[in-house]
Amino acid sequence: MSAALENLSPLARPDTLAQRVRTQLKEAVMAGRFSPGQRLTIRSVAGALAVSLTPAREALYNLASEGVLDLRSDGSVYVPELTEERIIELTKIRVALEGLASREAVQRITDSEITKIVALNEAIIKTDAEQEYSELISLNWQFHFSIYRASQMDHLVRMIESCWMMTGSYLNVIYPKFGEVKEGISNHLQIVRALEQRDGERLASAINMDINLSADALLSAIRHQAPSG
Amino acid sequence: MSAALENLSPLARPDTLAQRVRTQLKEAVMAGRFSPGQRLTIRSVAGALAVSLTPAREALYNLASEGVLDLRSDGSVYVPELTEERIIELTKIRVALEGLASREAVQRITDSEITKIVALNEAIIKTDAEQEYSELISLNWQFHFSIYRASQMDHLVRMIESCWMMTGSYLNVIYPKFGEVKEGISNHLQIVRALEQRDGERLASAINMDINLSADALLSAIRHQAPSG
DNA sequence: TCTTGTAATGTGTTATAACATATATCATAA
DNA sequence: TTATGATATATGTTATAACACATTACAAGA
Repeated sequence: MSAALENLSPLARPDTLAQRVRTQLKEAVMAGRFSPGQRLTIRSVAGALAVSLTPAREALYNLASEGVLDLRSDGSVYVPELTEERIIELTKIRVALEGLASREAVQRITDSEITKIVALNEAIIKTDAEQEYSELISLNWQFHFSIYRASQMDHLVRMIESCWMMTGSYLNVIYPKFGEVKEGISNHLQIVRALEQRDGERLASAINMDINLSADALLSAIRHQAPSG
Repeated sequence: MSAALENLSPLARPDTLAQRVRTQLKEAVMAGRFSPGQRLTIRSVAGALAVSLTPAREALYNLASEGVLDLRSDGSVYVPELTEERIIELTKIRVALEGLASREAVQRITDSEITKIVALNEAIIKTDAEQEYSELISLNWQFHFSIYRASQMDHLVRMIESCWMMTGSYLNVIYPKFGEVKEGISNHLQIVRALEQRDGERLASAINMDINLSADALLSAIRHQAPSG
């Protein structure tokens, strides 16, 4: 066998068109670039991204099955509406799932993983001071999911991701006017502390506070901006 | 306006081919008619059900996104393997989600809904005595989801359905040799009692017992039948 | 003006063909 | 026999066309 071939790594394949469409749509939804209730037809998506119906359709239905988009019984797909009931339900689900992930994570997380999470938190504090909100959202995602992944429960992490994607479309509404960041930072510090002590209950409780804090911000923002019943 | 037309109800539309393929595949998986690890190619499914690639592909990927089937990074779809870790993880998730649904359900469930659930439980006891296991599985599903739907949390119910579908493929392995049915009946009685008292904690606890009972049965069955690992 | 029926358009669904890649088969040469 | 390379087959991906149904636009008639 020829030498030096073990150093080569398998070629990274480009994503399929369907995956790229999915990514585009997801980012657009999560960035709030669509209006709530807007209809997304297969042909309009296909036309906008210059692909055929097949990958557009697959991406739309995939996101619908994850709850990021709404699928009506007649097959048409909509950008979900932001309602109080929806937020309240998702908040309760998140508390249950992320609480479970927390309790499992403390039993399996390694010291080096905790080190990385602490570093992420410091980056969050710095980015928050600089008001780089899109970067802040990304770091916050990494911070939380580094913890959840430590649970080593793949299905659970995937379900939590679904919840985040469902609420994610409204985060951008909140963050620029996020007055409660100081409480958010305090919650994160509690999270880090609970991790270091490997105290599952304290961790779950701190994450519970974090979830409810952002839910409250979301709810008050909705009540002020869109008083349409 | 012509009279007597108000009595007519809208025509029920037949499912799309993709939906029918999905149903067929789901039922086959949940009935254990595929071997774990078996590969399901788009063309083989399309050929077996005499449809084109399009609906077969959509059904396969839809089930994969729900976790009923495994999707590899290269696009191929497999019947998931039954592992202890998988069962343990899903059991923990189910306890969290179905516990939440229980606590919410007692706050919203109506007396007539409880009446129907009691009737379902009596049907279960009768069907169990007659050893009609496929009917038993169906009734058990209705029993539990009548409770969960009372929570009026659509997303939560959908997530619980996903969990049931993921574990459902192995239920048929268990039921015929289900020795612990008496405990199951006892659990169901506790569930009904907690419902009637509208005691969320007792209900969650009873459902927790029920989930762990079937998980234990599943685990012991696996350990005995398939010591390959 | 209002209603009704027809045409045009839009949309989801499905089948088919073509393409690129992966896997398997097999013949040839060492 | 074994290894190599070419061929054939299988498979996922994508584009396109055709179909059925729904909605809209519009014109003809009451």
